[in-house]
Amino acid sequence: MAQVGPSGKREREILTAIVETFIATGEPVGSRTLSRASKERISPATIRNVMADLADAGYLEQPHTSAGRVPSAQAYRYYVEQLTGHAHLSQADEGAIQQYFHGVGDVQEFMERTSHVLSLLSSGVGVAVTATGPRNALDHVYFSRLAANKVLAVVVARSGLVRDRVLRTACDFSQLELETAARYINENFRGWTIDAVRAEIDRRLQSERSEYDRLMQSIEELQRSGALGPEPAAQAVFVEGVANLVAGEEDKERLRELLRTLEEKERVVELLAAYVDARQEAVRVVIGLEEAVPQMRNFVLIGAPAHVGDEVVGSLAVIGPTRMDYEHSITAVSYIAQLFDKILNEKEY
Amino acid sequence: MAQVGPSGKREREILTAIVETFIATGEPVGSRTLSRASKERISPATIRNVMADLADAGYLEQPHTSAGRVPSAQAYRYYVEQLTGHAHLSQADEGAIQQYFHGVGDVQEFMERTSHVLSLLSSGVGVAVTATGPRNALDHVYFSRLAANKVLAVVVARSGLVRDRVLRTACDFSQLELETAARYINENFRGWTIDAVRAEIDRRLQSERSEYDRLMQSIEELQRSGALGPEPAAQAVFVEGVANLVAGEEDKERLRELLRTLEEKERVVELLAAYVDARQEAVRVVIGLEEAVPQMRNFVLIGAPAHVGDEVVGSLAVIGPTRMDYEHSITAVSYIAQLFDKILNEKEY
DNA sequence: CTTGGCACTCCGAAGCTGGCAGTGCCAACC
DNA sequence: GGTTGGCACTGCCAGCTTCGGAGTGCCAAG
Repeated sequence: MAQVGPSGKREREILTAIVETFIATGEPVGSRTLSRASKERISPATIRNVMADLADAGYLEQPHTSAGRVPSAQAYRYYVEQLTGHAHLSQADEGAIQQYFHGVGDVQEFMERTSHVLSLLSSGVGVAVTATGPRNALDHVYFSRLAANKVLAVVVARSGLVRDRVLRTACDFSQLELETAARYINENFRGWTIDAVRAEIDRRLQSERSEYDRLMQSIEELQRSGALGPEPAAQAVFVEGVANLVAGEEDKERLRELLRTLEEKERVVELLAAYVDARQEAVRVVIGLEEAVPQMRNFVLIGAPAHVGDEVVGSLAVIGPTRMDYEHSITAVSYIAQLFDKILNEKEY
Repeated sequence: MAQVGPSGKREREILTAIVETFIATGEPVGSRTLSRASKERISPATIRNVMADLADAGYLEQPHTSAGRVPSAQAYRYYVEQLTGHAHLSQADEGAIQQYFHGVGDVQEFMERTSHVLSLLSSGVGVAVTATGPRNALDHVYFSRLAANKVLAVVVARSGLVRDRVLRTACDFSQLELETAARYINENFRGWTIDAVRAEIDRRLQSERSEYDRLMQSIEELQRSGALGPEPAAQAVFVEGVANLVAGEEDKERLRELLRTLEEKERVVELLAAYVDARQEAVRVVIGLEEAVPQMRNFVLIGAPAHVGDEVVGSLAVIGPTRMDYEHSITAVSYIAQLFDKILNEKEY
């Protein structure tokens, strides 16, 4: 288990207060400020003693002698852990969000709005990505000939994710061949995961060569052209709210690096993949992203997977400065993650 | 015709020189600097006289007395007009671009890469949007039942544009009904513009009520749910390179507004719609975007429509600060606009 | 028309200063 | 021992002043 924070009760209270006022004001917090803010009158001197202990324990840092104290990453971790977790969004927020997602049936569209809403509710960027395909269950595919050696492939997953792409194929399929191939896949593999489909196609190609010959070969060719393969880089990635970052960053060069990184979709996908655990539902808070992405020193990720039924359709997150309203952002991420299932899961086949 | 610039030859030379050095250095340019830079030795005093005239004519502005001169919007307009237009990208650039688009057959993907490449080649953001549907010719549609009252509609345009969306329909169509409807549309309307299809459906619904009854009604319902309708807001919009703007903007609030605006896709679509003329091929340079979008004072749009065959598939643009390498950006936009047709137009039905 | 000269303007960088917020330590108090 | 007031010390920052440089406008001479 992660650390539990400082031992004494007063130490914990003061640490929490420091984190909160620093988040609110953005300036190093001094003993006097704290003393005045606290209900029970504690003198600045006492607080100074406690602060010295906290600094020794690694919870506080001072920009220089004779400035206030600033919470360290460790302090933020303690602070987040210590949050009740029972907070709820305000009625107004919940209503607004519900409103915003009203009538959306499309997973992609849902993702897009998710990133937007998150950027509005937090002081960071809202991020949403669709799940990497292979583990998703297939609903059906559709192929159609566009031109010579050009095929439109539409893959529909059980979860409702739709992905269309234009393939360039080595051989020039007729519309009829394509329909046959699609029918074969749909009749044989509905409900399989895409990975399994691929593997099975390979297997059948090996063993039943004689019988299916022509058909299987076209299917294999289609697959090789990428019919089933939204490879990682091709996932849909939605990032919104970069404007929020401008306020919090005074260093221009850093801001630029930051924006550049957020535009590289692969990086964003990686980040979410590394930190958001698809198998469990919980909201994950990661403080200190500099290990994964050096440009993101002093940044925080609050992420959760998005489920529809048992299928993982993607993940969503807020990425923002350490100085943000954690409680609000966490509840927002959590609430929207649950909305995915609530709104999109209407499978009544 | 637009203005032709100052009358005298020397005036024009000096104006051009001022614009160029200002673009290069970013600082108000003074008479001495110019004098030293010019090949024919002209004394600073002479230049000062000319500059005074140019200032009177509205080509130059001075931030304050005793600073150098800064080109006005009018000066930039003259400068752009005056560019030969015969410039070409370097071999290296052309090669790199070709490389970058290699193997792309998908219009959307092409658009996405376009925005990326433009952001790399210019000091502004690269923008690409797919064309508003109605005027595009239909290739075919595909409908498929996802769940109760939920239909997947895929619309493929002649140009290669593919658009999929999930519809929520009032009545619960069976797969068979959907296939029938799709077949009807494909057999009757292939090659029509989407607008025309809509109108014709309405007409037939009125007149041939007796015969087609059930079928036409389902088609009408599908259409009402948005089957054919990528309405303006739903266009695909790609904006990349916002990081480029950080360097050029020192005012934080303005930068923030700017980023916010660029994230509102409708605004971007509007902007391109207002300034890029789909009917002609030319690259359009608009200096001074503040009329359309107040936040974009001192910004410039360099845009062109993207054609595939006779179809307009969208438009692309660079949006950046007035202080940018016009020649390079213009040739880049122009070159990529032509690539659309070259790479995507392989219609051999 | 061009040029050198000259007085004038204004910005911005550099250096200085005082005040303020905050710390650490100590001695006293409960 | 925990708590408190006092006090000396530190370092930053904001405001002021100063000064030099870059640039202009105008004028008179070539």
